[in-house]
Amino acid sequence: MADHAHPVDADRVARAKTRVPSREDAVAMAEVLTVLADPTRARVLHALDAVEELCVGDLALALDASEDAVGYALRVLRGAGLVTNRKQGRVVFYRLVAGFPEPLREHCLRALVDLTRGEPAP
Amino acid sequence: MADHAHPVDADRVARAKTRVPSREDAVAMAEVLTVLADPTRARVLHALDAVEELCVGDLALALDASEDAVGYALRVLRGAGLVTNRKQGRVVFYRLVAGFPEPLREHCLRALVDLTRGEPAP
DNA sequence: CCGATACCCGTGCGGTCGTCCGGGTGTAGC
DNA sequence: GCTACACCCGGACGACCGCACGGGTATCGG
Repeated sequence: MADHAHPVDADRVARAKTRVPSREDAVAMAEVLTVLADPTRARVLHALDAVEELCVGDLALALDASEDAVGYALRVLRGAGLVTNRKQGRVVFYRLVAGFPEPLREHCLRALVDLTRGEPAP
Repeated sequence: MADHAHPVDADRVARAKTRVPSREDAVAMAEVLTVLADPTRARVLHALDAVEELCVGDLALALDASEDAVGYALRVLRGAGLVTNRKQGRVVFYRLVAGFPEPLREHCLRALVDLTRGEPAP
């Protein structure tokens, strides 16, 4: 793969090799992050984190987004196992899954908001 | 946008509206996450987090990836302001930017690895 | 000074993602 | 039963992304 035959710093390369996650793990990680890396999905998660249960229509109202966009976002989130739906009559209520990964809620939702607000990144 | 005229639970909608990040903030957040949501870029960041300085060729060796792929990843990371390059002779060394967001390093890198390992997500 | 090295950059292609549109399913009210 | 409603689903379109390729630049060894 790599073109040059002589590593510049073999020691560091070896050390890095042992600490870098495998490609499969990296792919799995990327899949999780990809789910969060979408404005609609992220806002859906924030809304559900705030009020813990909402139906599709109300969710669209709260986000000021089309019902289709919200529906698709919920489908993806459900596929990733992050939300559950409860059907009451003809209305479907969504909420964060019971064992919603705390690190995600804590950091990737809350902390990341402050991050994007506070640091323009030079 | 929303099709139905009558919110099912107006109170919750109102509460959610105040807590959901604005669309611009959500987009900014998504952009940051999108940078991390790629196997190659994530592994590059991990490698640099481990040994703090590597040239492009050695990085390709450590990740067992093509030099082009690594070069592109570094280009994107540099564009996002997450890595810096130091040119010494004809070799270019990369490292995490000085004020690398600690939340990212702490959680989105380290914690997320454990998360993807430990939970298959039902 | 000349060739090789290490890397950058612009371009193009295949694949994937997000959204919109039409039609369908099941429920509630008359 | 029949209409209206809330939502789901499939396909289709447009946009974007990641990577490979070719050509270019600066540097070192001889």
